[in-house]
Amino acid sequence: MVKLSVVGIFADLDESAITDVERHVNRKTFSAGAQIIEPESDSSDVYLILSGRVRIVNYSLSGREITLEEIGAGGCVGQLSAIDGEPRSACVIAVDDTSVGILSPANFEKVVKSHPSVAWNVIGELARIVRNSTRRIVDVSTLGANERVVAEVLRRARNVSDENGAALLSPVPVHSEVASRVSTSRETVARVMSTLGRRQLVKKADSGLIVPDVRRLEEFLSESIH
Amino acid sequence: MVKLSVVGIFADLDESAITDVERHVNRKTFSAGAQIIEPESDSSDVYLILSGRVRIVNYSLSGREITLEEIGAGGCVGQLSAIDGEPRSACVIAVDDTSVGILSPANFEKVVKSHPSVAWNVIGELARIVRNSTRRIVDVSTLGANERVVAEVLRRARNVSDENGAALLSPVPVHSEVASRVSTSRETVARVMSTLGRRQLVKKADSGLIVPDVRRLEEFLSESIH
DNA sequence: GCCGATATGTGATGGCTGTCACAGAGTAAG
DNA sequence: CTTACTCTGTGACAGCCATCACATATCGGC
Repeated sequence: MVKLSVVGIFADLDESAITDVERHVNRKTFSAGAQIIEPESDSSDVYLILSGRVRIVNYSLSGREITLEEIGAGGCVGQLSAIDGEPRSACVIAVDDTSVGILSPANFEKVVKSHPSVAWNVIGELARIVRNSTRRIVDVSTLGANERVVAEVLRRARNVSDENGAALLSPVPVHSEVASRVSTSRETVARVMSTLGRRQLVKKADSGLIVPDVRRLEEFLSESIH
Repeated sequence: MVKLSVVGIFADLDESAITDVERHVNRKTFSAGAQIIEPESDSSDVYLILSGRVRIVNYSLSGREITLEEIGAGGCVGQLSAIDGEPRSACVIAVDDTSVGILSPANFEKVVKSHPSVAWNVIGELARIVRNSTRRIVDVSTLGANERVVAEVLRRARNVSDENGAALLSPVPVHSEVASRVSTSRETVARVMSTLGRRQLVKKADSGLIVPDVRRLEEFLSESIH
């Protein structure tokens, strides 16, 4: 059984505090593809991701899927409702098989208020989300769809680039997923990927998608913005 | 001199705690239009808005202006950098004459960590920002520019609608400001406003912009989305 | 009440990109 | 090997809207 201390916001708690929290947590597992939180549900529980991976998505009326975030072990989801009591605004689905710890809003509040370090970590986590969101708002307001796709590839490449400035995205990103993360259509992603391939800015291998030179990709992006 | 207790995150502090915080705060005033925080500056101070009004904006390379938020007395800006130490990502300008209290990042952290109520209020404030941001991301990903303008008018009208379902937006919203808040061009806002006027969904008066029937505006929006 | 600055209204146009359509290409299971 | 997937690639096209270019209108200050 995974220990609660893997959860980022509890990182600084000592043994006894952790076991104390543990007492209020219910565990549950979801298999890949399962829905963990459906929107409109009136629960406000906080879900602590102990293992696996989840995705926060929002389906628009027109059926378009918008990926807001993807969170792995150690993260937590569903805080917003626990904090402000408002209804859930998005749904959370398990990408992989996922085990979670569930904390009621009242207990969440109690833990946060009684452990300054937890409060500070929650604040840090929210700050990270705010930064991401505003970056995305700026992106979508200033870049065209094509550029957003390149920017997304670039971001992923930067996260894993080695000392030579090369990067391997593994596994190969699925076009429709990228599309849902940068608010465009699957076809646009396919076309951009084609272009990048033709210009040798990316290369497909069975190990994944190779970005031979992150710097050159940066240049390509900035000159296509003009 | 305005008391620090007007600041939302300090709302639950008692007298002695407030005066304690006061000791670490520097006051400063800015006249309308002045820049309070410029991006790239390496300060990480938190600004407590004691009176007046500020706007958080982001200028893209292409010169487009993106309004991220507008905050009045009692709010605070600049927390993100104080929390995560990253550089500022946007700039803050005074809309009206504004007086602020300035708190260093170290003192901000100390206050948050030593007063659970402050921590909880900061968390609540960040949650509000996250909710707003995700709504905006969804809007911009699913609605067309025209619809976003209508949606913005609708939001403002809802905030001030009376029991008859009418609302008065006063003063009349400036088109270029609306444009900057919904990521579109000033011209598009003008055209949409024209249409709304022609359909009697809004009416201009010198007291402000009148929305005679918020419900009808809602219907108009949902049928134009189709 | 006059003037410069700021805000608004509207046509014309061109580029981007979402959508539809369909043809390959992997891939997993039987 | 075949079948039934899901994932990719690409052409054609039409609609939306940002941009440019003016004409007007309105406002704030002197």
